[in-house]
Amino acid sequence: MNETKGGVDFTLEPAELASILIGATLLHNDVGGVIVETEAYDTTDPASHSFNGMTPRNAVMFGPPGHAYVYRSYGIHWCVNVTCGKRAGAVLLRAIEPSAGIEIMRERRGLAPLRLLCAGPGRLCQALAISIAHNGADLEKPPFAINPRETAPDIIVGPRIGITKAVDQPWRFGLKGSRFLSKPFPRA
DNA sequence: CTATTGATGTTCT
DNA sequence: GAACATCAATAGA
Repeated sequence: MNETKGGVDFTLEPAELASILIGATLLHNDVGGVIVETEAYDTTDPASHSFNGMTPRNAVMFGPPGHAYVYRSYGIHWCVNVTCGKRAGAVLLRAIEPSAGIEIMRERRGLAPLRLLCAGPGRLCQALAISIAHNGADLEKPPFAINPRETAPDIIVGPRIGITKAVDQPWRFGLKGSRFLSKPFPRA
């Protein structure tokens, strides 16, 4: 509704928010860029961390929308979600197109080529210095900011990556033609 | 380009 | 003890 004044409506359900976030700008301490890839995780989705109810790890998902749910992936990486919807929904941020603080991100990522700076949930968190310390943080307040897109881009949809349940659900969203995706989308 | 595999630590059963 | 919303390096086409 009121998509005025630099606000994204985080009460939208995950699939809708995931689509709307494509083209929005994510910043952490003025470092970041344009979101080009997301995935939706609904509370009714067996692949969602919230599917089996609240645990210490996923408690943030059951809190207010618009906050960061950060978890450790494969023991090595961080992944960040935006909580959303009426109950325990989330949108996984998978890739951004670097536009602000590129030199800082390049140092954090160890001289990675521009195209791979933020192409993937683990890489994105490393480049933006997001960690468990930010779990539960309000993404609408400093040091974070999410600015809505101004015009709707062409969006491509496909199955999600790296999951073993509900693998056929088309809940991965990407900016069509972007060179900064974590993986190509199947042909459309 | 695709496919495969090892590294790594936390969470949950 | 098993599973895991990943990455980087490697080999091959």
